[in-house]
Amino acid sequence: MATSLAEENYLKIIYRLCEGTKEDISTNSIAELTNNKAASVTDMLQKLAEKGWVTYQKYQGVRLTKIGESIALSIIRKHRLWEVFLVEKLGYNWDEVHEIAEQLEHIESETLINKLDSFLDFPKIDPHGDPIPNKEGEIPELGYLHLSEVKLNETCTLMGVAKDSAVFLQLLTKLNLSLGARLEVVEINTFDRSVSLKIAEEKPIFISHEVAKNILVKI
Amino acid sequence: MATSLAEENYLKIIYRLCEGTKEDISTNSIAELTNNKAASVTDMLQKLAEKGWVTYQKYQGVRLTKIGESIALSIIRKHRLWEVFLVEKLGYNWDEVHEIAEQLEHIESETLINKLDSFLDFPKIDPHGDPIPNKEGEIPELGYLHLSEVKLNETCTLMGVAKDSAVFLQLLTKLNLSLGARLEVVEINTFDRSVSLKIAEEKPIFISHEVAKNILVKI
DNA sequence: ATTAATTTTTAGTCTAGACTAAAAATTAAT
DNA sequence: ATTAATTTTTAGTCTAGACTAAAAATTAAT
Repeated sequence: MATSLAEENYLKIIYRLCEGTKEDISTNSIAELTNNKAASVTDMLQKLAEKGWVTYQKYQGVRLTKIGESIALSIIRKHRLWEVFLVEKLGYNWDEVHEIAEQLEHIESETLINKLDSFLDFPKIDPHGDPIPNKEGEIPELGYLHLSEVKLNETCTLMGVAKDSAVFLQLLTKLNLSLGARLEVVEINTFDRSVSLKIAEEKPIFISHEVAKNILVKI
Repeated sequence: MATSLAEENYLKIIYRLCEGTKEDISTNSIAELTNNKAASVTDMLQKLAEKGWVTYQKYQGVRLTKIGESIALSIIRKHRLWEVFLVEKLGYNWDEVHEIAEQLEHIESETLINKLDSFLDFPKIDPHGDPIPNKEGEIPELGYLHLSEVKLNETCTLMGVAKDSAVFLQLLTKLNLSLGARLEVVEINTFDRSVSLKIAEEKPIFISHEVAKNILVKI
């Protein structure tokens, strides 16, 4: 069944909210991310339920069905592959590609995305370290930790980010934090959980808990 | 001013109809190419005139303004550059790319299309031999003739096609007619204006006037 | 120069996907 | 256990862009 642009955006956002929780998703949380009003969301949820892409109980929240999830994953696959293309082939920076990929992810052609995948040499992660689902919608499990969970004096490698916003990515770039960087946690302040880091053997830099939470690392 | 998808498709089609005629364009001819009814076209023409992209006089037809033309040319530029990408980089055949490019041509990003242009090494023509407008909307004048205009016993080179439909392109492929082929007109039948051609030194092939009209050549 | 045929426009309708305001249900607070 | 606060849904509206049927204008035919 064909999916409209609006439907695809809802499914994508519901998927994002479902990740990391077993709870059903609230109307308001969807409204916030789609920048729509709650009433509009209710409307759309009823349509999506009708089409069999979500299970929805009035007042009780929403979940993706198997089919809904596979549609969401195919959009995420397209989004992330296009991001790789934009960075690897066209020379964009990692903070510049999100908005363009938001458009490209809706291009509809099975062959196109598979040819693109092959052209890019079947990448496993996008420029932000996020895993790229394969044709079957399977996501490689990467087992990353949030930098905020790393213990004092431990060393880890920066593998990805949990947030794609341009301002956040530009901050990381300014701090010289890029994929692959070796990080040593040299201080954790109990007061605000802010963190001091050594990158390679440079002098320490200082980041807030908020930033540390959005950095993904491997020990 | 922002352009909707529907508006872009109208402007593109009006541009195509304006080419090759000094006359104003009729509502019906637009309706035919957009696959809409005449009444819907009238509606849209009034909106486009309102925005200053066409000049429109009730019952008297329509023309693009300078601004309308530059919007149309930027869409055509995007369409043709994406076609080059699909064929050169992803390995599509020339008869497979039209529909996908119809989607990609609406992606909105000035930087994207210029980076793509550079990635493709600033191609001058698309896979069908059509010229690619530059950033300023200028189209290189190629001065091609229709094969149907070539005189008996003259030899020419196949430079492009005047029609992108998959069935037409597949026919050419089957006849071994591809860009760059050397063609000699060995017979023109006065009855139906059908043409016999020698490709290189092979034995002659036979094509209808309809086909000859849609093949572009250089003497 | 009328009349007939054709083309184009107007008037009114429909659908997707948004909205606001008010009603209904759920959850939190006493 | 009620009441208050919050969340969600319903009812009704709006806009873009399509449609049909009928009216108006233009063009073609006698």
